[in-house]
Amino acid sequence: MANKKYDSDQELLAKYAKAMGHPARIAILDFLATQDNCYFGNIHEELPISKATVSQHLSALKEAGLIQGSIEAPKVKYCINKEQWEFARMLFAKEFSKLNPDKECTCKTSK
Amino acid sequence: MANKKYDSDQELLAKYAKAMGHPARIAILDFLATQDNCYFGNIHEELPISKATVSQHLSALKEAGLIQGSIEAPKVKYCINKEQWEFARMLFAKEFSKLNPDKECTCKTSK
DNA sequence: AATATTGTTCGTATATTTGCGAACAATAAG
DNA sequence: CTTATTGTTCGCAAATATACGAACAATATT
Repeated sequence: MANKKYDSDQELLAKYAKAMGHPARIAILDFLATQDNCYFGNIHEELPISKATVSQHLSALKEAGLIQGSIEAPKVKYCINKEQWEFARMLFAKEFSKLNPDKECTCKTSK
Repeated sequence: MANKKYDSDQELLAKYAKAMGHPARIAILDFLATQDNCYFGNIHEELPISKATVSQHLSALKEAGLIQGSIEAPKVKYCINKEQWEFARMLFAKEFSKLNPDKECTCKTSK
């Protein structure tokens, strides 16, 4: 145990970022954040991939905590997990605010 | 060409998220955002991984555009790419603001 | 020129990710 | 009970990602 090589904030932020690191999963989050009919079928028909793959992406997002799912009859309804969504939002905002606007960043990309 | 299955904003956000999807790369970004001595050696001694692996992670971040590097003598200096950093910050903020605070998210995580 | 310092690249091994069709599970409807 | 609907899981293949040591490259120093 206590096998941590990195800060837990770094681990957490990386976990959220990793979950968001695929365009299909971003598209799913966009859909869940803005639509009302968020059954699996509605999500699937928005995406250019098979239902097996959609299901996998949904699992990844659920695993990361960004979304939740519940069974309704033969359908499955998904939605954003608000608490974790706000927490992730805060972590990303915090990360990006670490760079002082006055800091010199004068490297030139070599290649 | 025009092989786009997803919005370019979704692709871009996913690209940044993917680059941030590893704790070592978050640690590197943290370091570059807050420290002044950002030579490869300084970065390497902060991380519990080999220099070959550090170099790979730096390449990934550079590839995504979040950082830049320049050669100074036998040393190599890295820094945040401010423009893209701010752009990424904006994309993430935009993404997280898509969820209306009043939206119902009443799914219960089944398992 | 020989050596030391600093990083990158190569080669390789292993693990994870992505994607799909087919099979399966669970409930609803007939 | 049988069938239809809706998703998940399984099994597999191909592509990427992660990690490291060793070799290499480039410059600084002696």
